Amino acid sequence: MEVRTRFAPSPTGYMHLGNLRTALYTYLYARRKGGKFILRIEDTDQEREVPGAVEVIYKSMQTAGLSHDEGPDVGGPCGPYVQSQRRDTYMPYAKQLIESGHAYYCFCTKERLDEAREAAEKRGETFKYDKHCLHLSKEEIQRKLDAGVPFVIRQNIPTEGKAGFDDVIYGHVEVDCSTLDDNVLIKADGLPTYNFANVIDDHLMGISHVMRGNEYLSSAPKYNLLYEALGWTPPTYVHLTPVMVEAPALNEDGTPVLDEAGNPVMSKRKMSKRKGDPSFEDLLSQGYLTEAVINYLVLLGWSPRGEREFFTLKELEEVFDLEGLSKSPSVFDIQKMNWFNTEYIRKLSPEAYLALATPWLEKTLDPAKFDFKRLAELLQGRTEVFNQLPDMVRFLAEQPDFSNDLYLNKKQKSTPESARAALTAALPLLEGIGEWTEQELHDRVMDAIPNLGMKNGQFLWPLRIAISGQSSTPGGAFEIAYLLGREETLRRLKRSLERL
RNA sequence: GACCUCUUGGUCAAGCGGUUAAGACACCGCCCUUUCACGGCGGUAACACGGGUUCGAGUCCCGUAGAGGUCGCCA
Repeated sequence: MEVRTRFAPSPTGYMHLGNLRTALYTYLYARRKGGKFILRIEDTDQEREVPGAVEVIYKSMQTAGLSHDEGPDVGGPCGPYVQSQRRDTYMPYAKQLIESGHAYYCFCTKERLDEAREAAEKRGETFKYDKHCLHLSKEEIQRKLDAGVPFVIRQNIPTEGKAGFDDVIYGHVEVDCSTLDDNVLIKADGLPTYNFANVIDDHLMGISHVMRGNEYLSSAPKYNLLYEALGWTPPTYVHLTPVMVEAPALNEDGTPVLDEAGNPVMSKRKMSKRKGDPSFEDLLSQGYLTEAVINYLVLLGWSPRGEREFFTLKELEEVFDLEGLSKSPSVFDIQKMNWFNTEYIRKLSPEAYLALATPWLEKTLDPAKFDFKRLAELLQGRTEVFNQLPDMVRFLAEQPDFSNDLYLNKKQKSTPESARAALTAALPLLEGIGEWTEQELHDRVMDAIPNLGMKNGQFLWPLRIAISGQSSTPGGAFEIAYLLGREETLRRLKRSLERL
């Protein structure tokens, strides 16, 4: 049987990382099996419509390289692929279910339901619809329908017996029907709920493997009941674990929970854009590379069962499988994400790196005054995330104030006193350099150091401090001196010497 | 609270009845070195707990605990 998978987001205006990972797995499985990957937009909640949100989905998928074979924008044999444009397809199935007794009209008002819910809560019970409208007579129903009383259609769950389904990751899952609620299938506005639409559309679109977040694990038995009632074969289910994040636990008023020692208590929760966790778009705009995000994400909840951890999307299409999928939630670790990003940045060609780095460098440096090309060469091996660049090069634009303690370095045998000697000797030496290149700086200085009776570190360490003002810089004394230029280097050197 | 699910180092994870329980990130140390980084070498660190089954259990079963999910005319 042909593998057909689908990614079915609801348009929220951003792609969160859990969703992106679901899309990735869904895409990869279809590709691996030579099947079809379908994009379907689940926008049956009219109240939550976000303008432009569908475009965000297209754009994110395209950026990530997850091309779909069928979807609203590319068409296909099972369209339309936007649920709000399919509103007429659902009702006939709902009516069929009413005929067969698997569903029924419900005219209960929101007020009645809210009251019942509240009452249940007061009793400490779980609210379950009481099937009040199931017992309406045919005549009564017709009368209300004719009178235009608003209605919904509910699934009629058996009061006893068991309902279950099989999941690739979790195996067989089964629950007592008595614990299940009679969900709304068709809303008062005539549109289906997710609970209904997913079943109808997945079947009509010939979806073979339903891969989705495991927040649907508890409702999946109900969906299987629907498949049975309609006489359809359920798809293969693959419920994916959520992507978690570790963050300070919050009290109800939003303040952090503290332990006895007054330290914030950490806890894990699902990653959520609304709680400030980054979306895919956020990561990209911070200077993460798409390939790095994809590579990190695919390994967060899936293992290739080998030592290898670098994969391109193409390579993943060859090796991805369902067996490597994890059963337990995984915590998004920004440190490992950064490591992947660092590695991918290193693999960039110097030209590509320069192009990506330039806008970030321009935030603090005037491109007319600095050799960006050389700077980029020095920076490429030390860039974790591009947004760190402006701070890393700020010292070139303006020397920071620094303490003379920086001259103290045991390993280099440098002290403020030895630094004074080194810098005093350095000044005329640098002033005498004709051609201000790294090579020339290097040769002239290295020649001179032994004659001064100094170790390399004794001379070079203070020189770099004197002209940079920082203990750590992207490059050594010669590189920094070259980047700053003769005039600025000498100016900084004199000034630092005066302050020593 | 009820129901469902999960549980190997700080994090991602391999393991699918017999292993000195991989590997990666992070952390620490040493080496290299004109800083930082890179690189090389080494190190700390885990089967939640209690019962079974078995010659033998991280691997199977049952409890307990902890964590996550669901309980909407949201998806």
